[in-house]
Amino acid sequence: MSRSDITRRLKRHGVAATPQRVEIAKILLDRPQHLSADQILERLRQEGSAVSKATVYNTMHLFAEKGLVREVNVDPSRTFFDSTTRPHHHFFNIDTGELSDIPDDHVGLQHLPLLPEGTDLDSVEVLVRVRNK
Amino acid sequence: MSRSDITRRLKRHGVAATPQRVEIAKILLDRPQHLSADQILERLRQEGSAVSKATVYNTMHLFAEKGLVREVNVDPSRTFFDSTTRPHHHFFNIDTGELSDIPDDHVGLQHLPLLPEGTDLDSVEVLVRVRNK
DNA sequence: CTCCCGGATGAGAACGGTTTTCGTTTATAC
DNA sequence: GTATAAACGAAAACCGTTCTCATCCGGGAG
Repeated sequence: MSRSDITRRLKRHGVAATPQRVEIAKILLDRPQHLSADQILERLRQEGSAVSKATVYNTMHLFAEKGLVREVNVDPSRTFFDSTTRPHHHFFNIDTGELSDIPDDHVGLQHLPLLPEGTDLDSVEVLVRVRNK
Repeated sequence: MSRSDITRRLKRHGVAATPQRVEIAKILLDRPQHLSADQILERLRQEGSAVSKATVYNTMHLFAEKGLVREVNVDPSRTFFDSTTRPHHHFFNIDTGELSDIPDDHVGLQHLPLLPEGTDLDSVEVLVRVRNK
């Protein structure tokens, strides 16, 4: 994805395309993946970028708010940021800590349960925990 | 649940029934509920108990390992301990932070997805996020 | 082109839930 | 009763995340 594609995409979501945000977006939004803040920071460093930790967190929260990424809370030790924003489900490997998408979206609920009194639906997520053979 | 019922239950799961563990079990295992470590500590204090934070965490990990409780990771800010150990699903109210069981266990998957290469199934969890109307 | 202003950035401190450390206490074995 | 191990707990350490606040930057006004 070219820099100008990214810039356009950020703007379309109401996000000003600063150099740091474009660098982060280039890494995370490039393809379907799940990265923690540290992993993003690590990749930035690999490319010689000096974006700060504070900016990575600020940016991820902004992206999440604007619908460019989703936060995934599966591993209690860290938050993953998911570049796929449409509803989908996950595998979580409890041995490796790896998170991956469940490819076939036929995976759905048989019935949607009756929601608790006074609440509206936000999202439905299926998590399939697996371990190494 | 009486003290001796609890003692018996702990022993059945291979857990030595120390006074502190029995006190914690009395609070959490009494009925289906989801409590954080702080909430357990708070209730202990209400009853005049002086069990330490370290022991609450040690005990919860031991209970989880021995199948007396399940850890639920939904709220990135804290771990909930669930006294219901059979497979079931959850509502999470993103406004209040409350976690509750989905009562009707007809909620299941239409298909179990093909697991990633080299992995075995551990568990399947459905999380329905709701917000206040 | 320059000035101004508000948003963005970043270094480091603060925060808070969880884990670890390690000395003391308690239970168990003999 | 003594030895040995397990459990407990106070406090420090840990670590991912958030906050603070001084500085930087960029776009619009003039």
